[in-house]
Amino acid sequence: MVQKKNRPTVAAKPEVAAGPKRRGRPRAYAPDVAIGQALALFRKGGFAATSLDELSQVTGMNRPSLYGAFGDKRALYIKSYQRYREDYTVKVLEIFKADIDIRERLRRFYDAALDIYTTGDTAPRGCFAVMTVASDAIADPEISALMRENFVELDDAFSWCFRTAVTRGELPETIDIPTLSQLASATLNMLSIRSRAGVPRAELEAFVQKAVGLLCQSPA
Amino acid sequence: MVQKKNRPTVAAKPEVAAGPKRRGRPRAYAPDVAIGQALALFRKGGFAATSLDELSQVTGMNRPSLYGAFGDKRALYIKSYQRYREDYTVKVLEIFKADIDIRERLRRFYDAALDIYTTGDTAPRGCFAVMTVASDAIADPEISALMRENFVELDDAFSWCFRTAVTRGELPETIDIPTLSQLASATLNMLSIRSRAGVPRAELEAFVQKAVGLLCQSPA
DNA sequence: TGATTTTCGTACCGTCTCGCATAATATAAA
DNA sequence: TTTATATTATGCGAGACGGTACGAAAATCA
Repeated sequence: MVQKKNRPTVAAKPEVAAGPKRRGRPRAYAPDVAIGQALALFRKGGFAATSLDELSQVTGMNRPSLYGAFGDKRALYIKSYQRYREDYTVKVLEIFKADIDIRERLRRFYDAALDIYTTGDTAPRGCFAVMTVASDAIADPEISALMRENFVELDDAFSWCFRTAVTRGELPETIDIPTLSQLASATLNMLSIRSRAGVPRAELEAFVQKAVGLLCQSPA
Repeated sequence: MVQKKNRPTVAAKPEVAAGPKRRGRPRAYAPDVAIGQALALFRKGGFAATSLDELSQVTGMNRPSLYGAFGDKRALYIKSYQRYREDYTVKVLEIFKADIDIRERLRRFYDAALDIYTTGDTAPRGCFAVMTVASDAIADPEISALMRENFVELDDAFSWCFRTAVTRGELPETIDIPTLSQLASATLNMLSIRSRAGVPRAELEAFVQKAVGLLCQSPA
């Protein structure tokens, strides 16, 4: 189902953080960088299809180091997810700070999402949370709870957008904020899935343009 | 990540189809039944996390029989997907035949989807197509094309619903059918993901109720 | 310099993976 | 009964899997 023949002989850069002089042999890797590389690999194939050998290769860490630094595969997966979440949270907060109207805000939101979803060295990767839910990893109660949390947070983010729009007088007070927010989340899910399925970004952007118009039209 | 210790000692029922007297030893399984069982297992864990041993157990077929009947794991996966598609197509066509208005039709559509998404011996399974896209299987060009096809077909189904509604005078001719259809597909994706993540069906049904109202309101 | 601490890197364990070779079994046809 | 056919059942094999034991290496500290 997936080729595993490459041997890139990657070597992670040594730690840059000038610190309080750690005692033993210095690490040959930067934990942050390694997590980022692991995340990229997990986003490609998901939990089950990603082997420790591959993770070892892309991070440049050998398996024992990987284990010592992050724990087992599951722990590394969760840490990767947390990194993913932190990364896009930064982008979302940026969009929240901007002084723009609801339509522009939603457009930027979806554009930022498409930036994330369409990255990938070979093909678009979609949303890590959606991938996780759609995998066997969802059988794990802790991971399952994490994912539900993620979706609620997303709904809340959209709710904030719509609420702010009402406050600013851009939308009437009669709008159904919870439903609109979940519909906005649904749109995000759809973008994630279709981008990963190979639908061209331009096509998805065109849809976003029209969908935002529909979501932001005043109710009759 | 997933337990694999059960040994149910399942035995598939022998072929019932009275036919033209096949020549050799009769099959101990019904291919249709076996595919259904394989589908159920694939829907649980996805492609990578589902082993041939497990498939062998749930179908009651030993691995060589499995291989002889359906080909390798990938072929069996594709056949399972086709079965999945046929199963829900039957339900969709039934909803299409009914003489009902757009809101009721969409509600039934989503209810039928939730029936599928929430089935599963231990937990809800979500949508098989979404699972496939979110897995490493999407790297396979044939499977990838199959999935895009699936999404277009879904959009078309919703388009038919909205077009019919306009014809029946339930919605104005000014509505944006393509966008509404994709938004309806997005809602379906969201239901798939959240059901698999463990969000209670009642909660999702409440959302459907309101979402249908929003999708079917006349544009201002 | 020598002791201590931390990490690296090789090599390995037991298990599971997919796929298949081979033989036994059960039916229909001759 | 014999032959041909089609399936079942056992089980092997080469490799990949997640995880770890152990000693070498590289730094600080005394």
